[in-house]
Amino acid sequence: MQRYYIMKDYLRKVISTSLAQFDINEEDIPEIQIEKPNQPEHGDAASNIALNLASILKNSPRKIADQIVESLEYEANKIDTVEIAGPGFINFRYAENYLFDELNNILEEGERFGKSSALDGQRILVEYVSANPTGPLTVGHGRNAVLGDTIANLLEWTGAEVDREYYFNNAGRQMRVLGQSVKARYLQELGQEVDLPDDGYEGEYIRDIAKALIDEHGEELIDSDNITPFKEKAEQVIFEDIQETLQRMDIEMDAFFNEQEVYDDGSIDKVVETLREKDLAYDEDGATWFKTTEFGKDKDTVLIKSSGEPTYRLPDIAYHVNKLERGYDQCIDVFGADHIDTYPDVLSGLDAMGYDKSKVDVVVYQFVTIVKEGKPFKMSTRKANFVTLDDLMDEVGSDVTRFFFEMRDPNTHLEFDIAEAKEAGDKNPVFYLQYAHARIHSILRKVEQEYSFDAKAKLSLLTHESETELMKSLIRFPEMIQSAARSHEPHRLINYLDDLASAFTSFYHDCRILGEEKELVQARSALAKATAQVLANGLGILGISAPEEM
RNA sequence: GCGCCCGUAGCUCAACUGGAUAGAGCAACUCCCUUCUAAGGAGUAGGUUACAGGUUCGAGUCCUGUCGGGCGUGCCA
Repeated sequence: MQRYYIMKDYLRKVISTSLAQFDINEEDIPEIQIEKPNQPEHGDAASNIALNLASILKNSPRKIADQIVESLEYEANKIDTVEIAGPGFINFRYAENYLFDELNNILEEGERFGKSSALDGQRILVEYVSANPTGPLTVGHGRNAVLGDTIANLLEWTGAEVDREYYFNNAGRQMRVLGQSVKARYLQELGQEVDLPDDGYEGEYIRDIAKALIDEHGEELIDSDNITPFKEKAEQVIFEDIQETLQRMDIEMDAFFNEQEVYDDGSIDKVVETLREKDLAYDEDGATWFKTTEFGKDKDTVLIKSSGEPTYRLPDIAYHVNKLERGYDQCIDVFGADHIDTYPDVLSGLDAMGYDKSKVDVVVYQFVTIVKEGKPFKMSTRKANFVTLDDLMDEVGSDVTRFFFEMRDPNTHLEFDIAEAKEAGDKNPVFYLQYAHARIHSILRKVEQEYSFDAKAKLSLLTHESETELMKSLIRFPEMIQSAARSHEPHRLINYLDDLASAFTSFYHDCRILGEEKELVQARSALAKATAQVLANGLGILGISAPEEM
């Protein structure tokens, strides 16, 4: 018999069975939604199915609810009561035994608790960071990196096989300007009076790269017209720097994909060829255009400039073809709002070439504003007045950095207040979670010193309201992971963990552990231990440490 | 001009993707440390969910329009 670790799934199944009594086509049956009601008097879970069926069955919601409930077959050790309330909601209350069973389950599953098989067999590619090696990662890249990494973690926890990929471009204009900037600094360091190129990179790191070149080559590059050595050195140094920064946040990519590959293997040419065959590409003014107007855009788009150089859209399309050809069931791209206009072209390109564009999913995140001393801080990589990710982590550490990037809906602007993030106390929500975890371990250490247990904990002693609430919060963990994974919204997990920590804190204040009857100590210790486990698992997904002492 | 995103408490944000009485954290005010970590807790106050219509049993959430903010609208990436 299958176990239903997620109560929602169980209730959905139970209701679905009962719906067989109605004479409706399968495809007309609305999705069975199970929710956690806001009001505690509405029970632990509720379904609006009767309301949604009302118009289809042409009957009153309450009557439909009556019929559903009457024929509802459920296990008494899972569900205690079923009630119809309000306009026709069906409200369920969990049985105590169910909570105890689940608590045991959490302790048995341990660090695996929360994993599910919802996406079993799915191969998913998450592409993120994808910053070109022109400078240190900025806070904007930070949001990208953390979102991508956390979404990848969430997908893994729901059973998917995930690859993490970093796409970059080390050719083209940007890199040329970078090389020229390094060369200018190199010459300056050697005493020549030269200016940075227009639009050159002004950051201090350019000078460092120039100095490294002097250490290695002395003056031997001084007369060279070739900027390649400057470009290559810059790329190498900057990439090392980027990797170090990512490692600080515990981010490790599975692969780095060089845009050059889709030039070298001819896939770019193939894209253009195919589009031409389908009459979706044409030549004009010496350039090659993609008929994006066919896909609802105002203008057609240049694929190959009159200089013969492709625009970024073309390799982007080829790269996505490449991903799909590798057999991924889903490709997730994480990128900032400034790229919002480019991905419809990529999707159109895929579509035109006969690929299933619904396999590509884009997580767009809005910009990050750094607030320093109460004032917003405007940034630009080229002008070098940015706050780098490293700067940020030097100030607040990796845990806080990750947390702040994860705590908000990706689709809203994020205000990162350095002062607030640095505050080690009240204002800083990440400490609230870590503190709850540390506090539990502190108690458990004392319990271990003072008691020895041989029997299984008698969980039925957990009857206090705070204990019940804590258990109910704990068992929601797996479904919260699924919800965060499905929506690609890590902040949902944060909101949940915050609720959980707050439920624990109530328990902590209402129910002492140390000094109570031995059996009660044991039962409450089990509950505390399960809470620490869920907090640790959740923080682990977020890439945030769960210290046992603070 | 056009396209995308956003507008919720004084501030920063939630609200399980259309559900029942919109919730937290800061900030403010009143309390609580001989008690397992007070980096905490209990409470008070704070709202016409920008505005105006519409869709339906039901709207912060969906559609239309208006206003305000961000981003884009390159033969830049």
